[in-house]
Amino acid sequence: MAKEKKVNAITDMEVDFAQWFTDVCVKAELIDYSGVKGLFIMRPYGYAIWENIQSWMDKRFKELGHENVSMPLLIPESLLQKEKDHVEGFAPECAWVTIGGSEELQEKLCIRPTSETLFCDHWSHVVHSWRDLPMKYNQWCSVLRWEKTTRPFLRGREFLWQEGHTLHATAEEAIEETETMLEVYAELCEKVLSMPVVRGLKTDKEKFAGAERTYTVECMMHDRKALQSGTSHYFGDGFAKAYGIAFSDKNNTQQTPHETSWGVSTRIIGGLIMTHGDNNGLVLPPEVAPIQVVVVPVAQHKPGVLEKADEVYAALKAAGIRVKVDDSDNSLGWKCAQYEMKGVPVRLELGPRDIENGVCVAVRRDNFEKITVNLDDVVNGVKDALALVQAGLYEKANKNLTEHIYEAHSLEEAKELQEKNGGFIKTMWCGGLDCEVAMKEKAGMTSRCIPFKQENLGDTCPICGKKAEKMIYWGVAY
RNA sequence: CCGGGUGUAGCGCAGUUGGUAGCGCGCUUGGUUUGGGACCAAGAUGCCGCAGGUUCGAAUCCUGUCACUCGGACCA
Repeated sequence: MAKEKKVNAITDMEVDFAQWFTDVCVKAELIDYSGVKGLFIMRPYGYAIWENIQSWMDKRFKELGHENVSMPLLIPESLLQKEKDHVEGFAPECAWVTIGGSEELQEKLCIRPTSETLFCDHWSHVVHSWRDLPMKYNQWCSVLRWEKTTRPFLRGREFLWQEGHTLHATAEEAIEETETMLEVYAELCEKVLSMPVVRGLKTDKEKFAGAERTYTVECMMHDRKALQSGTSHYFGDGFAKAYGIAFSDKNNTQQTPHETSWGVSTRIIGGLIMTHGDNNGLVLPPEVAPIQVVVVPVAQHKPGVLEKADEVYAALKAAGIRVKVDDSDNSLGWKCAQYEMKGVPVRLELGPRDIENGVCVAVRRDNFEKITVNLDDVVNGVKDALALVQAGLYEKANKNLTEHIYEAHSLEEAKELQEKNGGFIKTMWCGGLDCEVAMKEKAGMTSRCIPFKQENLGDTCPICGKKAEKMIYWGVAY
């Protein structure tokens, strides 16, 4: 009974949020460290979460007409350098291959930090006519960026992601694609991951290297810091021109196509942990939980208990629910704690007394509420419980988001609000880089996004006093 | 990259003035248990992060390096 055992304990998030996060990652068996800094092993339980996210996105991408491809891992230096802003943005964090076998290479090869240049080069070969457009490609891969500070999921040197790349005849069509894919990401966050988002546009300072516009969905973590959870970029025709992509239109005149890219990485799992997790460990939304329901037999040595547990298992499995029975000889308490730590959304307790009464007890991971479920109708009872958890998590996260958006009318006020409460601070903004820099230097905040849902909080920029253009959200970001 | 902390069994840690390593938990086997982290018994497990150096002898002293971690800077 005494909690002497620190073995499986997780640091409370109020005590040390960063340590809590690391504890959850390790103790819930999501990751392990490898011998190379910033390169993490995703263990089966962690990878299964990614696979669930992946399969939802992959299906959605294909519904929208995208095709999967596989691009090379290495980018010749000369190819990377064709677009000036892009190379300037990425060069500081590139890793290079300089030796092949025992020979020094004539031209060094960059391990892809992102694949815009590869897609562009390829398209410059295969795109000739308006009939070839649009090109709607996606690839699932890992990329490498030589980050200085690394953390599981949130910032790895290598990370898994999908990168979508599309090419369109017109700017309008490309912009529409960019916005559509942003909405797909918002849907992923809100419907699948129960993570409410703020949709918006990045400022010029924060946009992707080489992009004309960067759209973002921003989430708020438990510690009220922001996490950019998905982005979508409109490139205009800059890359296409730099890489010599052109097509003949219907009038047989040469045109330059317009390009987009968009990506979501395993970082979003870090977001999932920091949005829903609690001091007992991970909390997973049912949509992506590798195990949605764990059946815990109570007094399992008594006749009929395990048999009943297996029956329930079979029924749930047949209904397409990801279910597991834990018939190990660990104690009940151990099992409860274990599956709480692993974030299983619903625990079904099934003991002799329950069986006698023709029921079992479903326990929600999000609020520990116990729901009595009839064994006759266990599938529907469990489905209801899962839906409640999925919705309950969204509500809780949405409360955290909406309650921590504050309005400020001066830089000092913004700074105070951030220091006191964290969260997003909304202000008007003149659109100037100087004001963004001032906010960073004086208040430690970066611009998160210019939300699509604009409000008028005043006429002037609270930082410089000039005429305000837009309302903007500020915050401390991961 | 700058600054602080840490590397000893799977995990958490102890290890004195330098003499070749210990505890708790976990793990394995057998048995008893099971409505919130059970108990008894018997076992197994060490490149003391890595590489040099000093020494008759290094977990211990010195140098370097790698990794983890916290803070800062930087960073879609």
